[in-house]
Amino acid sequence: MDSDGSIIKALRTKGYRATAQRIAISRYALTSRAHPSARQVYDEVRSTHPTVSLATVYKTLQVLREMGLLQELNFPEGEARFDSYMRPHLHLICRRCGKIIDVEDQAAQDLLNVASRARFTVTGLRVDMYGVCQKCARRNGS
Amino acid sequence: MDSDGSIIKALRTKGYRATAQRIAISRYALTSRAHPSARQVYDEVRSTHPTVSLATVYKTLQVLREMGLLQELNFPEGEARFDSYMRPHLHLICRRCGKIIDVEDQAAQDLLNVASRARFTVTGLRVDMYGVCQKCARRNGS
DNA sequence: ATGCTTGCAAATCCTTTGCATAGTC
DNA sequence: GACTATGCAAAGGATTTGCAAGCAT
Repeated sequence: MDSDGSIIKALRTKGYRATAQRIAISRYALTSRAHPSARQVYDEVRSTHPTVSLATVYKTLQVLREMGLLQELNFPEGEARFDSYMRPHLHLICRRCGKIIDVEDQAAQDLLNVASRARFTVTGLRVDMYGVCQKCARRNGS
Repeated sequence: MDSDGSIIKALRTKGYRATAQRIAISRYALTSRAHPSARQVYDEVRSTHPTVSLATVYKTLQVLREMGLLQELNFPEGEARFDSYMRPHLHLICRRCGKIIDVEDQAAQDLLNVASRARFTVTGLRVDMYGVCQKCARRNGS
């Protein structure tokens, strides 16, 4: 899902038109591992498509969400961030530097099993662990 | 942390004044298991304190958050919900009925161990599993 | 008495929407 | 050509803030 061809195909299959803006926005949003906000996607895409609007970015991100290609992460403060890594995984979110680290681990699968035992059909998973990353702990002590 | 006495003590210990509004808001927010929104807390508290304002509810919920007594849960749509169940646990969030079910399970602890192995110091945990609860699955088929 | 807290209204932030124009299929 | 998507500006919803008056300590 990272080449333009597959993006175009995915859009058309779902009945969406493959415009230049959507392709550029999707390319960045679906390949970035930085969990970008809508504005960060906007800033990035504007370097190649200077006329794109923030509204189009928001609309396209919603389209990608409906297509099941990314997840919107909301936080108590600031903008939502978008995560295109859709396999079950964990987030380590550093309160000092703000970085979101993805961790793939069996523990994520184990969560799905807990749900399944409770007769709950899972369609989406989000795991956030807040704290201090190793780098920040070293830098600032404690 | 559910009697008025302990709420008052907790507030004063942290340097906050124990006003009637704060006590009423805290009592409801810290004992409800319904993961209420700020407005729901407001509506509830107004039944006994008709003059309370929504702004005070928001301010008090932030105070409780700073005190580490509750967690703010943000979602892509609608208001934030507040969760005073602070031990590690999982949320099963039904996309049909909207209910948030708390599940205490070893799997939550296992997540903390994963973080610790990555030399990440965890101070907060949030696990959301979206899907369809048993009740809704029965009712609507699928 | 001091200064934190309240309630009101206005302001703010992020996101969505309406609509005329442009572009895709 | 029909119909969707874009870009702009304006609207929207949730939450926060400024401030005078009211309380807790």
